[in-house]
Amino acid sequence: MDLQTSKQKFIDTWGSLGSEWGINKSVAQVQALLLVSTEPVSTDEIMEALTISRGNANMSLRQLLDYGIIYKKVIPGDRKEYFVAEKDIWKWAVKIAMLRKQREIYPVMNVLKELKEETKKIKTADGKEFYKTVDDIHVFTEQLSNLADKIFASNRGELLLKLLKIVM
Amino acid sequence: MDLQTSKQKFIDTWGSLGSEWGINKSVAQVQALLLVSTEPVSTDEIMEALTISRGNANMSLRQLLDYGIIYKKVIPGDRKEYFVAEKDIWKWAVKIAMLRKQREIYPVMNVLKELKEETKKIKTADGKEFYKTVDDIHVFTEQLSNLADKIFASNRGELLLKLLKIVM
DNA sequence: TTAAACTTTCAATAAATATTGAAAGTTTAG
DNA sequence: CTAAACTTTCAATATTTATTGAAAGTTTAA
Repeated sequence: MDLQTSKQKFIDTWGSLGSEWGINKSVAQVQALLLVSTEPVSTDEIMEALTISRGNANMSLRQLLDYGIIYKKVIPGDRKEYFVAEKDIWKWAVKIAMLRKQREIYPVMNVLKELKEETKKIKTADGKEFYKTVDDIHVFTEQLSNLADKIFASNRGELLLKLLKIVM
Repeated sequence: MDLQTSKQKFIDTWGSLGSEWGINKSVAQVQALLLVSTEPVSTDEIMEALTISRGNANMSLRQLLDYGIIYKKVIPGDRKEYFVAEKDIWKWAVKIAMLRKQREIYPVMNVLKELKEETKKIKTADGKEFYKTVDDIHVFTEQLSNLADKIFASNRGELLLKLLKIVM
């Protein structure tokens, strides 16, 4: 199998994984393409490599820029915009995780908090049980969230390894 | 706000969160409904509470049973099947995490391994760079996967707290 | 048996989500 | 300026994914 085919396999796999986890397939594929490109890539090259439209390419790029996991790259004497991926996996994994936590988990945790306040004073067995269920989930989520913050606040993976040693 | 309304809010929130993370909305809502129900719930009651069809209710229930995060409950003298949720959040969170890891992450890790083998011997700069990119992701994924295994292998959250203390 | 009670299946349909592509907008070189 | 080069937007369309509901299948009580 030649390198080009391997790269394509990587892009496809990455796209499928994204889909399964609620990340748009094109967005994941564009990131994958940039990850395996040695040179900065233009919108037109992306369109051709992934056979997607200009609109799709543009929107995917904007989302990745918004995530902060790809960068614009100016090539002197060329008016086109070029893009490169953040290659440090630790950096982009942290960014994606934090952003999703912020955008998707945090609002849910807030609802859980609200629900606890709303039902705190209910004295029925049913009400108490509901409070407990919500509280359990809230506490659990907060613990995981804190753990994620701590792990990701540390630089690179040394901490991860340290943790592994402790746990094993 | 009354308890019923709070429960509904919980169910809706849970459904949205599920959608964002690639879990079918109905499936998430059925779990939420069972989580906030004091008594075992029948298919007909689920259909009515969530205004979903029999087919949808049945499929959602099967998936949750398959996940192992809800149980069938026989009520003596009644031919209907009733269902209850696993209320221990630690247990069901672990099951979902492990299942998704197994079904979605593991195959990707295998592709990464394959890609490494396929490109190991390529001597070009481009080939070496691709190998490194894939290897980085593979190694990172394996570390996270191991950490997750270790955390989830421990009972309940004590370990989580222990880790937090070490890290803080 | 058998018929009522209940569960499962799955083709048809609806709903949600992603993608296109052409028009509008913007920037820059001359 | 202004026209070419490039980027962005977004209504229309296509694709994917979820849901329905009625028919088929299964179980059980009598």
